[in-house]
Amino acid sequence: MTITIGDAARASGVSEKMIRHYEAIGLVRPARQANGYRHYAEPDIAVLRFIRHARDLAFPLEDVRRLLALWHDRGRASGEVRRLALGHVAALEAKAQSLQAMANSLKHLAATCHGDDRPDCPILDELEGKH
Amino acid sequence: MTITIGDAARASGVSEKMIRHYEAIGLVRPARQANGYRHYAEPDIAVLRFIRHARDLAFPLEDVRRLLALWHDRGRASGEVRRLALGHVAALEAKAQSLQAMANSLKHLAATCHGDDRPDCPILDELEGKH
DNA sequence: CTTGACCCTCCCATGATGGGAACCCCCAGA
DNA sequence: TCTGGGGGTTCCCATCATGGGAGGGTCAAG
Repeated sequence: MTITIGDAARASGVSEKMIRHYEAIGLVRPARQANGYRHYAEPDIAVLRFIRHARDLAFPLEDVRRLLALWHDRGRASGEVRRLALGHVAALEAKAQSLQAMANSLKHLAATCHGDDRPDCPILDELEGKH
Repeated sequence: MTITIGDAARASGVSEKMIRHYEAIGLVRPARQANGYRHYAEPDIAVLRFIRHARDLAFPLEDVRRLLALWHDRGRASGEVRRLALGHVAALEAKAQSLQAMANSLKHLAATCHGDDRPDCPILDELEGKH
């Protein structure tokens, strides 16, 4: 009946390793049994699921910490949550656009490279710095 | 006259720290002077610039290693370079799309959150796992 | 009493980068 | 000649989130 870390991992979709890590940085505080084993009650599992969902959206753990605090705070202002989320959206989009821009540059370069057995290659020329 | 690591850093746009790191992993092999100082000849600077350009396109250092080998190989087939580049393009685009997808999910959630002083918040509801 | 499936804590590695300590080298100015 | 300063050198540590693995404790079923 006692929910140990393995059960919690299966129930939450968070690896045991990560569950221990989240505890080490203070995101979750499971009780301990007499033998030293961690024990997870329902609210602990809910916290782990919350963390997983937030991580699925790539919130950094420090953001997750704030989100958890807001979640636990019955009287929080949803505006704060929204600001945090939109800040993260901005970061995600900036990163996505940066990556896509690099992909596009490289695609254009690759398009001008015949890509056969011949050695001449505009991709290497560009990396070398020829313009 | 002797080009030391500081000069190489300024000439290549790569930090001293990174220049030493690239040497540690075998991407560049500067000569050493009698006093132990590294000495960079023109080809070394060119390698550093090449690395920087590749890193600007977010090629992982292991890819950079292969690109350098191909670059040094006068008889390489441009097809190999092209394959490597297109593989990286695919990785970049996958990552970019993944990030953009997360941003979109979160934007939609944020759009349904009034974001005022009231506590109810669909963002937290979603993270909690209510459906 | 052994076996096997758990659990525990620690240490190490990833990838690319930076910070900083402790120490060496060299040159110019007092 | 001493000193200061601006190089250089190596080595260790931190980041961020995650996983691997060693070495050892716990417990129930056979």
